[in-house]
Amino acid sequence: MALTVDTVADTALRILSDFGLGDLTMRRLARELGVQPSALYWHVADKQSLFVLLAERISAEAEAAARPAETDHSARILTFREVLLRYRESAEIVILAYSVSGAQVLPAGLRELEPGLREQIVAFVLGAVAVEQSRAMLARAPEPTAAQSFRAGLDALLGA
Amino acid sequence: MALTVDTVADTALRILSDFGLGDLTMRRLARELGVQPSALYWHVADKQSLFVLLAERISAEAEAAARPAETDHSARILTFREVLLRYRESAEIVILAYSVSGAQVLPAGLRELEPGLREQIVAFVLGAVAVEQSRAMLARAPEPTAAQSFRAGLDALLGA
DNA sequence: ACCTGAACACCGTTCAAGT
DNA sequence: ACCTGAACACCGTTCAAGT
Repeated sequence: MALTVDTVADTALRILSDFGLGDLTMRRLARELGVQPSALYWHVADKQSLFVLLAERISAEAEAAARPAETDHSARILTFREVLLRYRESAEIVILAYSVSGAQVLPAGLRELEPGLREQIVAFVLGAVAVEQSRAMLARAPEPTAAQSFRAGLDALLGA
Repeated sequence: MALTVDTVADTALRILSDFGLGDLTMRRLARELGVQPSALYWHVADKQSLFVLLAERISAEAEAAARPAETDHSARILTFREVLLRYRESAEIVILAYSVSGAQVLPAGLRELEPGLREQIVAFVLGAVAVEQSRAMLARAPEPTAAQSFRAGLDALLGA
């Protein structure tokens, strides 16, 4: 059956979480889908717009993972961080996608924030995750205090 | 005269600031230096270790730019942000280098901070600059409020 | 509408061999 | 010690042509 943009994005996300950004190439993606690389360009304009799709999916997952009981922003942001940490190098992708498309690539909990504060929180979350993921990629031991440090910074930014 | 690791790094930094990360390839770097690409590998182990050198130079520049009168951390961090903004995509490079080498790639003003707070500040600074630089790369208008928003977030983190 | 085949203009890295 | 030359195993993207 014919490829769809959804199967392309699903497969891309799987490569990302299993092998990382270095292995997420258009050629590799095509191979896993059993088509020629050029076939992908009928479904997505280029690699960058594929990244935007991936960022949207990751955000959607963060939204789905947020328990409805979580009424405060703090809990939702912590969930967003955890979902990001599931996908290697997702921070880099979301940075790009956020720059391209703005708040729409963020989970609802972050979209609602007043713009100035949102910008601060986005910088902090993506920066923190980017550093953590970069360390993980290099097979360096993760900072054991990363989660606590994140919480503390988040509280400071939220004025808690 | 023979190449040195310093001329390699200088030229790399010039390519980075003038043309961006996409143009900073080992082949292009070699071309500008008038040597074969393979010659570079006598001076640097690989591209990643070149990035660490670049991050160290950028931090050194931030240190040099900090006026000695600036006794508070806040002013030094603002200077670091400004120096980072001078080099396209420098945030990505410093994220990688900080993950590899830790605090030694940071300007002195940041190195002195107590580790938990330092980690928060680094995440915030690099995340904020990464988003700004990503927007600039896409030729999207910079957020006019970026500097104020950064200041506000920084004050919150520093408990000011 | 959807995909193939072939091409274009590139990459990072290694390593024998030269000087 | 420092560099060349040639190769290896890749990239993203375009576009005529096929079905």
